[in-house]
Amino acid sequence: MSLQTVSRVINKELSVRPDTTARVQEAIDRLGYVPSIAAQRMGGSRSYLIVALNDRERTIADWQARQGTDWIDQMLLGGMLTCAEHGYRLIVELVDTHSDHIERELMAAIAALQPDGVILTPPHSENPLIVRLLDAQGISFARIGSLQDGAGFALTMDDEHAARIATEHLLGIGHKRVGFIAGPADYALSGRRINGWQAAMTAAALDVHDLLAHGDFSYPSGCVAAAALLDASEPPTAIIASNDQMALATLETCRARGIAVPHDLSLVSFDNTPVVRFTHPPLTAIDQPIAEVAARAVTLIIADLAGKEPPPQPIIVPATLVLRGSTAAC
Amino acid sequence: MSLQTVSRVINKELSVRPDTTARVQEAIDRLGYVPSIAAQRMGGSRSYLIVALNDRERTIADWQARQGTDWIDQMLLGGMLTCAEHGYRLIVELVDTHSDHIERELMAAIAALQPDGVILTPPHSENPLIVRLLDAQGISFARIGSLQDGAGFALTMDDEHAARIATEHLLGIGHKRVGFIAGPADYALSGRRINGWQAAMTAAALDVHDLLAHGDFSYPSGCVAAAALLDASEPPTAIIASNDQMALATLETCRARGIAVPHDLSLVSFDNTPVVRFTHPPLTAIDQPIAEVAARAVTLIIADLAGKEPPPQPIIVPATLVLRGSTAAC
DNA sequence: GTGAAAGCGCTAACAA
DNA sequence: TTGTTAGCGCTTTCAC
Repeated sequence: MSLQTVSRVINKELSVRPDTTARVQEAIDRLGYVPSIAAQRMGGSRSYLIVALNDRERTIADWQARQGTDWIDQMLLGGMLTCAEHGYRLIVELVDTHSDHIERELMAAIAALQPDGVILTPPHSENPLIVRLLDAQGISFARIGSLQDGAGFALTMDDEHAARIATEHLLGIGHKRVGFIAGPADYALSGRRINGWQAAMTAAALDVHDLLAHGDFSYPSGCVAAAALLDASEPPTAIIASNDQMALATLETCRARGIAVPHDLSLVSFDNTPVVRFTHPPLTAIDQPIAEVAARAVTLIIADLAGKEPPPQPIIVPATLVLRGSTAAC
Repeated sequence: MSLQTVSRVINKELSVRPDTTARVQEAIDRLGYVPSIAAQRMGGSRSYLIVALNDRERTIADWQARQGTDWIDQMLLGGMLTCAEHGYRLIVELVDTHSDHIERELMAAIAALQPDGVILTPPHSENPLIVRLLDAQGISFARIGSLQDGAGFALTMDDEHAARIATEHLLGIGHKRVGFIAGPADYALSGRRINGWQAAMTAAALDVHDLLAHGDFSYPSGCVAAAALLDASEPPTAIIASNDQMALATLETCRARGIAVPHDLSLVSFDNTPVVRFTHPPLTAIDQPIAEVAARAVTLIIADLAGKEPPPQPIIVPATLVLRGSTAAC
């Protein structure tokens, strides 16, 4: 029984007689043998590593702020567990979005780790430099939060739809002036959320004049944006914020001004991170199925590695609206 | 200029003439060359991988519950960034504490990844099976939340001290009957926190009869424990809960019974996860410097790998008390 | 101070 | 179906 036969059993090749497989497998189990992924990789096989690429600056800021943003946790929940089911491992890597050496950083990570796949998260998902590089390297990768087709698998939580259902919920309970606080322009999803809101407003024959403000996902920017909306000559009776921090900022701005939520103003948040259940009132929010999307991304990559045909794209895992106490009839 | 010289430069060996080093380095930078860690590992060098071992069940439960527990995030913040500074990578691994094949699981992870170091977190930190195995494998490892000496580096946030200062704070503002909700017995820190509370009470010549209840860190267990304390013939005027979920449960139990916090009952929490700032009132809490401890753990492991002398242990990074609105004079 | 040779644990390609 | 050979990209050891 040669070394090679063992290798074949481990790699589940079909060209081994069942009884040989059984004997080898028995020995493997008995000895608790597990192949070294470094050696497997060296032998020209997989590295069994998938890299999850996240924005360094924002991720670190979220961790330090300790505001309960659980994007990474949800990615790990969906991504890591799915990886484990297939004998893969997920490694979190942080790269600077705005650095002019993204290519360097990414190439370094790829050269060092030689991952079999990469998962891109916003705002990297539609970064042409990154997409081109990964494509050129022949690495299979998934783009979370992207609708563009092209190289890599596009997965989306359908931000436009999410913004639309949030808006429609508000319109449905009688609001006519629904304000919207957008996210930063370097996130493609920011534009899509604006579109969804605008589409719903337009479909209801409502004007959006003076109802759009821009933030950068930070709390302070949310304060500024909320103030801008509330200071308008004809202020909104409801506001949708593109993420929880800006929603929290809006809530606080209202509190400071004596505007009661939801009595005087309804508020809908995006992301549904843990804190929004603990505010007063708890916030109605768009819930992003991050774990599910990450799991799907891993599944797609592993299937691709196995030579399977990719499914039609983009893969859509729709966000849902969670109703809580921050919205009420106008 | 041979391949070997390049290897020497990469590994910062001293036996290379400065100008040769410079020439090689220049070429490396120009080409953006980065060595493959798989090949480095195969060559008999490091893997540049450090594994952070966490309890599977609890970690997944926390992720799914979406209650803002940011233990893993803080570990990544401290551990991953410190790793990155030294060219290492941190890989999160989940293993079942109560499984009878912990050894198998751990050995499999070690065989597959061949990490240079391992970071143990509660409740693994003092698991004799794991400690013995790691020691036998000659892997350098750190035990977070452990006071025992023995193999591996012990790091602690001094749970006893933390419980003591929490208790003393309450005693200092006039409380005499300070109840304590302990964590599960398989966490060594649970006992230490009890000790700290008891020590402070005893030092103040106060009785602890009927003032101790036990939970398992879960919300429901916190409800039961809080109820038990409040139902006592002589109920406490202040309660310290061993983690945030049990503190939240206590808060809710009080609310349901019409007990005003902090007017009728003062409440102190352990962990200081994000949600405790958003409750009403926000909770006074013991803050665990997890990021700092994780960073120290990584530093210790990497120094050990470099052959440096280990510092005296346990390494103590004290937790601190953050005052908020849930505590008031008796 | 630098180069050459051997080998790490595995797999792909080929031979039997 | 199984075994053999070569080589992945590095680092170690030893020679120069």
